[in-house]
Amino acid sequence: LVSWNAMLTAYSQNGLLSEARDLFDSMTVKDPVSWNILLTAYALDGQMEVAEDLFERMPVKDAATWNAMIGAYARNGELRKARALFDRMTQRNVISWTAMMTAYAEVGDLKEARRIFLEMPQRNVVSWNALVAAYVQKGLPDEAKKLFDMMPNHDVSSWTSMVAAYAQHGEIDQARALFDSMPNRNAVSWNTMIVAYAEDGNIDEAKRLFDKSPSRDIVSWNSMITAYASNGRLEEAKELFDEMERKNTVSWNAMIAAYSQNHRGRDAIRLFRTMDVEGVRPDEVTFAVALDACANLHLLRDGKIIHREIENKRLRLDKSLLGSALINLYGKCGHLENAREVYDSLGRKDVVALNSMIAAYGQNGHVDEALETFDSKDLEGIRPN
RNA sequence: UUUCAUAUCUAGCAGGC
Repeated sequence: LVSWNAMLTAYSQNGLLSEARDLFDSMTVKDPVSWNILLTAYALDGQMEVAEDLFERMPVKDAATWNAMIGAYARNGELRKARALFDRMTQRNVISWTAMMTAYAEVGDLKEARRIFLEMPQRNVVSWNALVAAYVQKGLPDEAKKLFDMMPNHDVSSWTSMVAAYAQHGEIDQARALFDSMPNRNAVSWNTMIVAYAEDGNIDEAKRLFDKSPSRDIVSWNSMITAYASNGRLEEAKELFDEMERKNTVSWNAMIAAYSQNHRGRDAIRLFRTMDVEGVRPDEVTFAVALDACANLHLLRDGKIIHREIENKRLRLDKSLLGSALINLYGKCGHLENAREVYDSLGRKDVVALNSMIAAYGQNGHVDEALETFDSKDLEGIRPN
């Protein structure tokens, strides 16, 4: 049974949800762990209804089951549901408390998150990290640092997230000082610092760290490609891309985006087309980047071909960026009927799709339709941003 | 083998500078 569960985990963690489901259904003996694995996989995939259904149908629930559900609600900002489960739970442990605290942090209620933290019977380094993160998320890096200093134990994540917090608030020197004082660093720590310099415009220092890093991984390479590209240093980006011995889909996406953002849409499409040849699997982002390249250059024909490929692959347009990428493409190309058709085909529209549609009308001088679309927001239940 | 936090790479609209 443990091996079966291990297989289930492997499928789930590699995004092979339907394979996981088939395996689960074929299992004659299941324990709560099997159920928990599948429940979590659905929750992380955003299929909360399925996760809830599994939760209800489980013959035996353990603490991990409850925690998984609370955590899923927390991540989705469903505070009330998280709280309801938490209150019903009899076997609460430090994980439940931390998940509950995150639920409050997620909806921006720092006071309550803090109260939960003080109330919890025990805390571990994860609970502390979660609280620090809540302060960082609220834009309070100095408060976060005070907590960081009060923590009884730090792990690499605690250190690295503090470095990232400073960097995100433009305090690059603080970030570096903290980075230099870390007792040990992993690949994420190094990459965090590399990206911090890159986003600060100090590409050469980023490259120095990249060269010096003992834990250079694919993310480091991808980060440097983006760093060069966003500073217009396309040739250096391409050199790194070609030098990479192992690339992943993100590497390709980054390089395609690099071309697109530097007004080399045709090269972007050309690179996109070589992915097939090299046997790399495009993902949603790949298509979105390619569509963006088409939109910027008004390459309607290429865009339509990609649109067809997306439909053939049965990629979902809603609940993803592809719908709005297509609306944007058609809008920029002046094909409002196509844009509208995509928009209408979206089951659930989000604020970005709505904005894309408004922009499409606006860019083509159709003010009335733009306003009309804006007014439909209430009907669609969208809060404008 | 499963549950909580956390930190690093690519992507869509709008807005700001």
